[in-house]
Amino acid sequence: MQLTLDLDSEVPIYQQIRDRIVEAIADGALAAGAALPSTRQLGMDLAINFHTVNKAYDLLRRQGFIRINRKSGAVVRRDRLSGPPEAGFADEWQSRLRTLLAEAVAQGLSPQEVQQRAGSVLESFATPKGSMT
Amino acid sequence: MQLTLDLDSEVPIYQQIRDRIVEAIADGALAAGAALPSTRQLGMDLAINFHTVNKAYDLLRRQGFIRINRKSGAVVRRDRLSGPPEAGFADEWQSRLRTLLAEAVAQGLSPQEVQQRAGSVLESFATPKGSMT
DNA sequence: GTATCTGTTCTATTATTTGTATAACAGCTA
DNA sequence: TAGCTGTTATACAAATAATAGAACAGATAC
Repeated sequence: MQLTLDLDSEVPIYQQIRDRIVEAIADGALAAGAALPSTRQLGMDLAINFHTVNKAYDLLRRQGFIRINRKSGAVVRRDRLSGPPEAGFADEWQSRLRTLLAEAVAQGLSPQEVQQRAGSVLESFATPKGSMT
Repeated sequence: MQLTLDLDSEVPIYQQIRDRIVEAIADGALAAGAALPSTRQLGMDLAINFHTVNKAYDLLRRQGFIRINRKSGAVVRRDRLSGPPEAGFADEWQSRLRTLLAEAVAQGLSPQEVQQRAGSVLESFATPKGSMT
């Protein structure tokens, strides 16, 4: 679970943890069913408070990325990468996509380069990564 | 300057203003050189404090989207949509793009659909909109 | 000139968020 | 039994978000 975060970033730590784990899921580094470290363990590894990790996990759970049981701990949901997304997700997501793409276009990136970069990222998700069972 | 914001959103008001204006620039609704309303005027229209609008404008200025003079007020930069983006922008932007695309893929959207939605958004930017001179 | 609008800056207050900290309880497991 | 775990509760300091009032200076309109 090599997970790097930037303590000087304006992005909250719990948000960074969430983002890195979501990327690891899309990546294939965290396969469906894979177990996440315990909040106390990950807090130790990252040298941060375990409540901050707990907040990130709770966010991932509320957004449907993981399941948390008292037994098995935090586990990547099995019915995610296969089935369709939650209702209403796609629309809300696309509006955020619109904002992000607008930023690049308004900064002078050509639509062609934007599309190419998006394709490059998606390609990096498609190529399977080493999973951590 | 029809600009809708959601006061119940978790996204700060000043950030929403920034986002909507960036989208209007990418959109073509705000052409290069176009003048933005004064902070007091926009604050009146949106029924919010003008300091909040000022914060949004200051953010747009620091990110290079607009120029602010005491004479002409806030104006969309002319040397943006033509020239290349600021140094180091593309890399930082792509890492944010990676996070956003990962979210969609991890939620179950196929890479094909993601790419199609990105294309759809970029297409909406390409088709010229009515500008507000 | 006077009045008005503007950007800019300063201070202040309230509410919320962020991160840390300590403690406790209950369930599982070696 | 002992240890690890998820979970919940409370507390605190720091930063952020939004509002508010006031003041100054430059530009514009009458």
